[in-house]
Amino acid sequence: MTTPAPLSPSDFIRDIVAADRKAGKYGGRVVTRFPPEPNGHLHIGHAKSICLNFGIANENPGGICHLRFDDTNPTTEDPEFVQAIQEDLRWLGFDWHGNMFYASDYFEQLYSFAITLIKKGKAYVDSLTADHMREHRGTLTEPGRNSPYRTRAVEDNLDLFQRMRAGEFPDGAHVLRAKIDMASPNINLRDPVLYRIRHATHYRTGTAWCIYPAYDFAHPLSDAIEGITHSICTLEFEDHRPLYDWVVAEADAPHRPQQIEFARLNLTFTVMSKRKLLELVEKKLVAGWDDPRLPTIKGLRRRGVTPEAIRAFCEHIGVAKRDAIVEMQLLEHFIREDLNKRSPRVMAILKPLKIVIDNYPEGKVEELDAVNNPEDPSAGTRKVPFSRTLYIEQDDFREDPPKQFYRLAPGREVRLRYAYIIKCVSATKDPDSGRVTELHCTYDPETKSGSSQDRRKVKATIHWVAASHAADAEVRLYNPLLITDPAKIPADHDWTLYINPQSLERLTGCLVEPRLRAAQPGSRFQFERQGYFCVDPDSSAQALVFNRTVSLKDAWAKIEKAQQAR
RNA sequence: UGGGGGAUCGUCUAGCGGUAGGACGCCGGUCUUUGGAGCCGGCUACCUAGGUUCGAUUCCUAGUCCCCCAGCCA
Repeated sequence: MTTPAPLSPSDFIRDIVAADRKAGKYGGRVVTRFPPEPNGHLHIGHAKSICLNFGIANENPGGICHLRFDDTNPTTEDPEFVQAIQEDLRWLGFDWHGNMFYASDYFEQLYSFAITLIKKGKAYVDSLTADHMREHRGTLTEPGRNSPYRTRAVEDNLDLFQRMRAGEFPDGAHVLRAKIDMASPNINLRDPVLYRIRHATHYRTGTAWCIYPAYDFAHPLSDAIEGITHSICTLEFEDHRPLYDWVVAEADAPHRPQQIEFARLNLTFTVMSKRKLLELVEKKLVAGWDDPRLPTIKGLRRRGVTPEAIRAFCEHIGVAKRDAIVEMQLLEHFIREDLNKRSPRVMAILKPLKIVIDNYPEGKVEELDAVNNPEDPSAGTRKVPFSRTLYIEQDDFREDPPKQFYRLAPGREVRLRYAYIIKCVSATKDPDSGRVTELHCTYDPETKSGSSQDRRKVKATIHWVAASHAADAEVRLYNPLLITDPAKIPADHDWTLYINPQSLERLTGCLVEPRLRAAQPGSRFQFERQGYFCVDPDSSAQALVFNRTVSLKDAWAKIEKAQQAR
């Protein structure tokens, strides 16, 4: 029932993989990898990469996808993230089948590869300061200049590199560099740094090392060590590919993986960079990594988004090489599509307006039958209490109804969902503010929902809750995090100024169906006519808290907006 | 003005010499005890200019625009 329609995605990467298998490249094996650095939490952009890498592995017989922590920078990494990343991956529904690795496990092998390079005269120890090295690098249009240390003898390089490892030098005193071409038009090939000295404690290797391999060295060789066949990464690494190939070839690696690049995911009205997400969390502009406004996996999860929806989204956005910004509405579409099928319906009043059914007996309570999910008959029905005093949504009444407004207004009739047709007789107003505080209505006993005499039709059906039985709740509404697309923010502006001040709206005094008192954190519902909501972890039986995952599509809002535009 | 990439509906994305398809969105309609969902229909696209060809989004040439690269980050 909740299994999404089987998809057979196709894209240029899968085409390459298929062609390679057909050609017998790598003996027909397919080994991919997802290589997060444990310095932050996963977000939906990672999910795209995860779905791609695990997806390709799953689609090919014998294919596997490794989880590898790319932990080569001791100053930014934390075991907390190693745990969190695994959790998020499992929650998303992916399994690495025990193939979990750490680049830090390869430090010794990586060191040997470096020795190989030095012995071949393909790497040297440079003693230029970082500033001087930058000066020697040249610019985009001018070639770089060789470092005076570039011609050091192999023996000297070997000796120095061993002493770097032994901890004889302070941070920054020396680096190991590849000896490629300082005049290369590709700046990545101008003798890139392979190892740097960092007297720092690594979360896994402790103080065993004080030199750490750089990405351009560690990544290709880690791939080679693991027998990765297709090393899929994002576009910004495209001009690192010649270096990737150089490292694997010159280090005499036992296996040569191929790097393939694709465009990362961008979404409108939110931020996706690790740096910006970290900034939001650190500056406390959001409540934490799991703030439901964030596109992090933890945020989406807390908001009530399902892994199925995320996967369906990732499979539908496709994989290509052009930069793209996907509209948030597309994500919302897949969230609604999934939630529509699985969410029990329930009635909840966000902004209550009291109504009294004058001709309904005082003290009487009827238990009415309500359908739990029209999309899923097996979800059955439930009883909802009905009584003389009810609450409806403030938005469902207009004293002076505009054109096309079918809901309640003085003299107008409307159906109460699963109950009776009522007619608004009068509205009581606060004499000072002029605000409507209470409605008096009458009901037609002949129109009880489901009864045989019930033949009348009215234009609208609204939801309600019985005053005597409703549970009090807090409801958190989420709106776009940014007031614009991230791409439209000028580079010289402080992007945090573009955060939507209304990104979080907390509503208290909301009234929900009594059965919701027993709802467990994480459980999801559709509040009829409003949207999909889930129980927040902050919630308790005494103080219910719901998060709006996504609203239902609202045809009236659209009409009203169009009317106002006129 | 170096190098590497990329340009197809508003947004993603297919197309691989035979005359543009899908999804979201949008606009209508239908249905409806959720103005939800469903169902039906419609809308809008090949960056430009030349060339090759019976025929070009696909090939060639020349442009234009966008993205990435000058960390001892990844």
